[in-house]
Amino acid sequence: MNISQAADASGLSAKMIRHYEKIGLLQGIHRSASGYRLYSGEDLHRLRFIHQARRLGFSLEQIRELLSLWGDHRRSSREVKALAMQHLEDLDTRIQELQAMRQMISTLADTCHGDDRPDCPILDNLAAYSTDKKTS
Amino acid sequence: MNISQAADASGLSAKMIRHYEKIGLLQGIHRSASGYRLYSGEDLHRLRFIHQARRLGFSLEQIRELLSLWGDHRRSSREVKALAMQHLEDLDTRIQELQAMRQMISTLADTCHGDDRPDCPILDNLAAYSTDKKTS
DNA sequence: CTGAACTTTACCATCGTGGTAAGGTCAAGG
DNA sequence: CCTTGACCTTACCACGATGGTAAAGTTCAG
Repeated sequence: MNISQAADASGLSAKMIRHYEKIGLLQGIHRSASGYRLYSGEDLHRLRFIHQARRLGFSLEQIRELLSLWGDHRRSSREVKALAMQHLEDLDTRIQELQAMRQMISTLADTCHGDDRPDCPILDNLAAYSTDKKTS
Repeated sequence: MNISQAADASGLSAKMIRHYEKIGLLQGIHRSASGYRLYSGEDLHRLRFIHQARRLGFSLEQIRELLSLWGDHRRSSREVKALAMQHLEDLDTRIQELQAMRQMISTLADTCHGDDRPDCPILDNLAAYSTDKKTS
């Protein structure tokens, strides 16, 4: 199976598959006599694993660990869960940061009438906060 | 005022202040005879505006527009609000993506006992999803 | 045999930020 | 006056994940 088929079948792009191999996420990919990469069912399974982990927001470094744990049948589920819990915390942090922004923008937008008049609490607030050290 | 003081007073790093100038976010920054950047109260105000806008998650391109609108006293508040609403939508999209990830990770982690035993639904699911085309 | 559709590698770009290196400047104190 | 340390300057390289492009080789069907 060539890289395009592997890409289609895994949901990843050929570009990224090559990249994952270069950074060592994928190893031992076979080549044809002319140098084309050839993907086995096993390889495809790993590609799909990577795709799914990316969809869940794991970083490539985390995926490297997940793949290693996946391949090690003697590892404890504790290790895997710890990795997942760390990612969960990271997600929560990012979500909270974004929600704080969202809240602020929303409040500001609510107070802006948004018509032809030039006065705008949104800009006023960006400028006002900028002179109030305690809030920055 | 030198760049370090401007950095301290604005909450930005000197590095970023230079960068913002290079990409044209800041213009007309004065220089001393020896080439040091000199910041006026006006400049500082703009720096703080930028800092606050960054804190609210606006991109540098959006900030470029916000600065332009801020400096144009004839612009309508509609324009500003439209920009804010666009950003609000972007935030909502990102929040929802992260929450979907969070939800999935959380569910998977809940079903993983996380002890010395090796079997782990988290990895099983990453691997299982990877063979289920309909969910990817 | 030709042409289209693949593949390969090697670069560059994005976005926002950090780091480093090599050099110039300034102010205080001996 | 000179040194020293703390500043400043520009010009690079790095991250993380992905996209793009270009130049060259390969495969396959007509």
